[in-house]
Amino acid sequence: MSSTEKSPTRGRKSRTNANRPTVADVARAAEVSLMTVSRVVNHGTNVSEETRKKVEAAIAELGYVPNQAARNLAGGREVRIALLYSNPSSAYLSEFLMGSLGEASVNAAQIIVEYCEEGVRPADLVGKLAAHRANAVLLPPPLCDDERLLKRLQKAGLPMAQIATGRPSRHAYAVTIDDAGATEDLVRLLIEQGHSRIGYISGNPNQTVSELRQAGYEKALADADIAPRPDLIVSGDFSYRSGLQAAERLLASTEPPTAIVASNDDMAAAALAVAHRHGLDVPGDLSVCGFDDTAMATTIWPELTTIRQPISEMARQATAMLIADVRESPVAGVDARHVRLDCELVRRASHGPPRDMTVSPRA
Amino acid sequence: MSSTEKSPTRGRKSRTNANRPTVADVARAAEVSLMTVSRVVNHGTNVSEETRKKVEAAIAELGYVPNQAARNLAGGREVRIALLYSNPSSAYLSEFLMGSLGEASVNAAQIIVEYCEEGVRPADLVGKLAAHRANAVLLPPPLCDDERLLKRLQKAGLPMAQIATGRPSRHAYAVTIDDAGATEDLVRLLIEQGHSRIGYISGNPNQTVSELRQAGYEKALADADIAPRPDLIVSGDFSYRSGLQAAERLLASTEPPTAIVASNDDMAAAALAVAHRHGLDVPGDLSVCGFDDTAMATTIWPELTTIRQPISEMARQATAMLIADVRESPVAGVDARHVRLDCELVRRASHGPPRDMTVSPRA
DNA sequence: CTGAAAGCGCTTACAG
DNA sequence: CTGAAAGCGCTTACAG
Repeated sequence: MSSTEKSPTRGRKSRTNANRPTVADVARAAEVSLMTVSRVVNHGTNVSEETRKKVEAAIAELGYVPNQAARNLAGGREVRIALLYSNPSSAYLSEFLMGSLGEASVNAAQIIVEYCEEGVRPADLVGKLAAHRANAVLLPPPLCDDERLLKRLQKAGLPMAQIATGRPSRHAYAVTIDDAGATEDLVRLLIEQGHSRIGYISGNPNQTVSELRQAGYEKALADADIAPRPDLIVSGDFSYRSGLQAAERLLASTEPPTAIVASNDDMAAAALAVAHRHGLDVPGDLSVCGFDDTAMATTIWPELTTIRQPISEMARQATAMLIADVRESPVAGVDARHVRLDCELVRRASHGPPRDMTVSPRA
Repeated sequence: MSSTEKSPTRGRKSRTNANRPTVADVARAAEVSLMTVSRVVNHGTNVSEETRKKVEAAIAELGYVPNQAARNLAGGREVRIALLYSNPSSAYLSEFLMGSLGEASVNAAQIIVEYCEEGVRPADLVGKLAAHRANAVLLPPPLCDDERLLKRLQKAGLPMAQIATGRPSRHAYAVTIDDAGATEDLVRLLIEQGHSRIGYISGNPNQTVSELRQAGYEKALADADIAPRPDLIVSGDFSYRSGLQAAERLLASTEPPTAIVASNDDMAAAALAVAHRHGLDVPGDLSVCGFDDTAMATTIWPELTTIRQPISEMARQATAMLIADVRESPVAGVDARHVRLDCELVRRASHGPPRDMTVSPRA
């Protein structure tokens, strides 16, 4: 079960890096100095339009890609991004990591993954960040909404990025989606299918998106002239367990809902479990919808109708923004500090018209 | 919602890298040349014992850590590890990524995350790997057990590492746990609590650990002189959905089990859902146990008694092995190609003595 | 607006 | 067993 033999075959490269083109190659092709190539690749300042064109053409032709290791060495601009997280929903986290770490890897930036207790003292945290020599901070939810933390980080002079916040800070980068609009679309779909008693399970109030999603739900009802029923809105905290309790309350109502919209997939999965426990058929007796489209949405049965949030892409863009900030090199085509990405309504098997409706009244 | 202002404050480093010690500092302190320091840090060959001691002391005193970017540049030994995955259980994947990417980041190695269809043609895959200039391959389950793939990769001369395989290849690195022993422990716990009708949901036969875990189950029964009942062993494929069907069959038995051991957490969660649908109390009427201790184990209710598999650490070690192989620098303290890590039985709330037992017969 | 020089921290041949 | 030199690919002052 153990030996010390080496790999059978191995293809070693020569000392020079394969034959990837270098600045020198580009400089030769464009008939300029190394310096000028470097300027075009970086700030792009103090270069005549004509020269820039020549250099860019050479770069494109040779397929030149800067060697990040060399840049780091020469420039001393090491990027060390702390990824702070708490309450890791693993499905969320894995998508997040794929995006963030992928981008970091390509740019030879380091990501330092740091677990951050709910009640961490910001001072302690800043100390830790210093120990890791972090020079930027990535804040996924719910930390993206922690005002105290944001303030403290800002005071420490660290560039930071909020992902999926409902309240972007003026002092931070932010990548968001339209949480209200997406929820509104989802609820409207249900209404169009004939539902009018639509229950809602809200999210953790410590995340600003919770408010936005609920506002979307309320707006869709209002637009359809459906009077809101307070007993159909119950609070959850994004956890499966809270979804269990919330769904029980909803179904215990004297006039129970024909559809439940949960503000994330975990709680929707819980609602599904409760429905089954009550002997209800989904979607025949009850429609159930979620939000996020994490892996859980297709793990359970029936598969969840939900909103696809591009978590990985959000993380990727936030990471790119921080890298650009630390390196002081603008990201091509992006000069906004706050970016909003599109999301999509994914129709799967957990929704349908209510039983007492044969035909949808409008569709 | 968009502006171009820059971060308010920012702490830039001077051109030289903070004041991290360099080889030159170590050389000065140890009164040797740079060359000698480099030799000690790397192969450690051709250095007198006395000199080595001096250098090592200097390294320890200064807290010297090699600058990977510089090493890569000078040595041209870029490590590019392809992480091939299929059927991503996101809970598994996120833990895996944390371990693997963390290790890669520290060592300035690149991880290229590549989704790999079940029926991918190995030739196509090898082509893709070449395009990415990958020089090592990480194989989490189920790909770690794909013989064709392993053969093809070996022929391509790429060092590879299997994670959580039941059948380590002589041509690969491997990091495993004792799947059979762990399952045996779990089943023995149930037997000690008084269970004798213990159902089992097996895993996907395309993973070699499925066999091992089932063997552990059978061994525990045999050791306790409990005759195996074929109707209590049903096959699953590690998916939630397969767990749903398997649990239904188990509970439909004329003499249903008082406990169900599922060979992973997803299927255990499904068994729990089915139990609830049947109006059974867990663990009062039925004990349910899983395997892996992914996030799902504590997401659901009651929390799952399961085996904690150190996925992140397994991924970390496998990654370290590949990096060492590509750099031809042995990992300190590890010269085995196959490593087996410990795992742990985590007792939570989903198991207990069967209802007809007041006191455990042996505990 | 453009470039020649020095240097980032390390390793690889090459000598002794 | 040990070391002086050259160079990896890039950027930063410094001159023009």
